[in-house]
Amino acid sequence: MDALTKELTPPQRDAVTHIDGPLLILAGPGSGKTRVVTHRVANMLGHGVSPFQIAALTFTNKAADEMRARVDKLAPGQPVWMGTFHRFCAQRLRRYASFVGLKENYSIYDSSDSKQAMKRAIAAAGISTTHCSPDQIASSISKAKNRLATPEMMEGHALSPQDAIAAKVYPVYQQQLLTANAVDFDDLLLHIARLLRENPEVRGELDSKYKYIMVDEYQDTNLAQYAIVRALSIDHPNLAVTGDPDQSIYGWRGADVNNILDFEKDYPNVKTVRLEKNYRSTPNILRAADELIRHNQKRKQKELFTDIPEGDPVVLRMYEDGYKEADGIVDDIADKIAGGQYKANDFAIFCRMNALTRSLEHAFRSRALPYQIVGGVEFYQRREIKDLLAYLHLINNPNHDVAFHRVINTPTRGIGAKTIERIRDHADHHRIPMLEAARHAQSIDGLAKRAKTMIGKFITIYDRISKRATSSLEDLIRYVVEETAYEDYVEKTATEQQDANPMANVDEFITATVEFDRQHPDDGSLDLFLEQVALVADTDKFDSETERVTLMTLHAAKGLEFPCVYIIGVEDDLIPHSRSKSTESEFEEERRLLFVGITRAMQNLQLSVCKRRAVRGDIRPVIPSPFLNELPLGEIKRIEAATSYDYFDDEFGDELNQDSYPESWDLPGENDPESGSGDDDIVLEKSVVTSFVDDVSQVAPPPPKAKPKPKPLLSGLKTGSDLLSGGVTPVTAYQEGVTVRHPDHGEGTIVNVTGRGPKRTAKVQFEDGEHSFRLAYAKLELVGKM
DNA sequence: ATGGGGCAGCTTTTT
DNA sequence: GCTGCCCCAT
Repeated sequence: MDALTKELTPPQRDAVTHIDGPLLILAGPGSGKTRVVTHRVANMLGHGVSPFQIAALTFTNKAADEMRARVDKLAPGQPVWMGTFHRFCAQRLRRYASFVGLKENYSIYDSSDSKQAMKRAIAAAGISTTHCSPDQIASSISKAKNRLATPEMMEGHALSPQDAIAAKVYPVYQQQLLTANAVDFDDLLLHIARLLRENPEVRGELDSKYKYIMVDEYQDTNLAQYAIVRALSIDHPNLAVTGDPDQSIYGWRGADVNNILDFEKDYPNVKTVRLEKNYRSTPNILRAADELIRHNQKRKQKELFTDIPEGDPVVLRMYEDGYKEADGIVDDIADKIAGGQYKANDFAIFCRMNALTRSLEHAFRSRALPYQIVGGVEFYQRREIKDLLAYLHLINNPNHDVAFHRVINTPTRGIGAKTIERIRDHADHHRIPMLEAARHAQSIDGLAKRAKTMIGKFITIYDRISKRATSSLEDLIRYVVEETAYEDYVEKTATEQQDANPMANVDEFITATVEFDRQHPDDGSLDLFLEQVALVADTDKFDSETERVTLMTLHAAKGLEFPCVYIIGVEDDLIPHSRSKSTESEFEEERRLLFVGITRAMQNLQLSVCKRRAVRGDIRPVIPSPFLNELPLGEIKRIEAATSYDYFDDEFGDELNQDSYPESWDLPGENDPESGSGDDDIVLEKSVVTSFVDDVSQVAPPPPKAKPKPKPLLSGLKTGSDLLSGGVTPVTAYQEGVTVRHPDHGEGTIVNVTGRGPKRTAKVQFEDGEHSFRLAYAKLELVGKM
């Protein structure tokens, strides 16, 4: 084993040679964590641990694949279990399905499936979505599941209004999943966690089957994952976890950093190893990361250091707008590649939101530079693929209601919304799957004769296809396409603009099934294929080999490294995201997110800010991220955008120049009474902003004295009241609960108000029902508050 | 019942 | 700027 450990540093060796008992590896970025983990597996195998007793759990398939590849180099062909938490649970659940009321051929609903199911459950529960969107309800339920809360548990508690509504939907949703013999992503964890808790025999069985458990990115575990790992490490507490509290970026979906912070309390006699030395980044980059992360209050102090010689300074660059930013970066990359020092796959561009990749994509295309977007529109989400997959799902699991719903009238066969609704009601009433209900179509009241015939036809087709369930996937899918005349349908209904050739997608899908058949000559069940498809994420498609530039979100970047990194949109409301800065802990998570991004860079790092950015359509001025002030600005190379009056005038016109000149270059708090309300902890300090302002003010008109109007669109807006009375009623007077009068409908109460600008719309409850009005045009007179 | 057009809402991040 | 929904005309 000397060969295995001799090239390791002392702390790395400590971790690698530790076999029995709990082990905590606190690994800073670039500290050789994967190397340690993989060597450790090899070392265990070398010391006689059976590969079947080891399970290594990750969060992404990408991480699991990487680990497998590297273990395989050290110890070829060993059947150590490596995969994601979700896959681990999915496989256990196949075996123990009956324990939680499922059958072994259960289906995994992907997020769009769950969304459909959620809507149906909301309707069935008789809940109005006026005050709470399906997405909000879904998120409440998801969080409850991550906390291992059952419907009953959720019911009894004091809850926020949103949670209270969700608590009513939760049991209905869950019942419908059970009827459909299906689970959502959260259920995979929840079912296993509960199974382990409620069934000591199963727990003991699995605990001794997997005597050695390893968890990667332990700082991202949620309560369900914690409980699972814990339950599997009671009789054999050989649990090794690795992680970095500073890289905890999944709090928003229930991850709890305390799991790693309290690990030493949870597991007595734990061996703790700290890997702090960085083998990845230049000192410049590391200092930037370090100074930034030091600003987090809730944090364990940690040193980041390296032997790597001093490199190029970190660059902080300002661009006019998102397009200039994209062009500038792509040009920069093209230059560096032309210089011969770098290849395209040495570069990565990170952003906070997927939406920001759009302008970049454009720039890459126009320059014919190869790129890949990790996590864009997913192949398996395309319509054709979802349709065919739905057939496969329904064949594999006839109870799969979401698939039934998708397939029953695809291709169109004269079964409309009303018919489907009747089938659904019948199914709900008898608590049976929809396909079964459809088989009883004859006895469903109110179904038109025609509808009954059409349903019968569908059932015939379905049964015929089903008979092929056990042939190869390729056969099956080709048979489905043929029997349903899917090609005719898809050609006929193709929307010209986006998909020129939808059948190409179908062909690609068939190719994927051929590959699956080839890889699974014996065990290639439909089940396995569908599970595989359900559990691959967009981010798994990252490919570091081919020469292209990588575009991805900061979240997706974790665990990777690139010689040259660009982080775009380091702006307020982006990092930190506008929806993640209301609490201190959200804010600190955003800081960690930027920390993760920075620490991906090996040699070159550029952060960029725009003066203005197009946010869903309209152009808005930008405030630089407060995090920029937390960087070692003295040693950072700042490049400002060159600006001219002409440019500004062209873009904004006079009104905007005076009225809403980018408030970004104002110091928040100075002449901006509303800023800081509610988030006092977030104060943008002067340094960065002033330096930018100084520069900008040489070329652009000075900032206005008055507070700029945040939404110029509203200023010229006539309200309904204006039209009637000539008085000036601000649109803001129209609020939920306000009573209004309409010439046709009489008096009514505003139920809710949505939208902005000219789209701003009020929904009003009158005696004769609900009506919606655009506030800009409606003849609504204010009567008063209720 | 179908398909198109228009409209509302929204977009953080992922298994 | 895109998607999913609703309503309308066929």
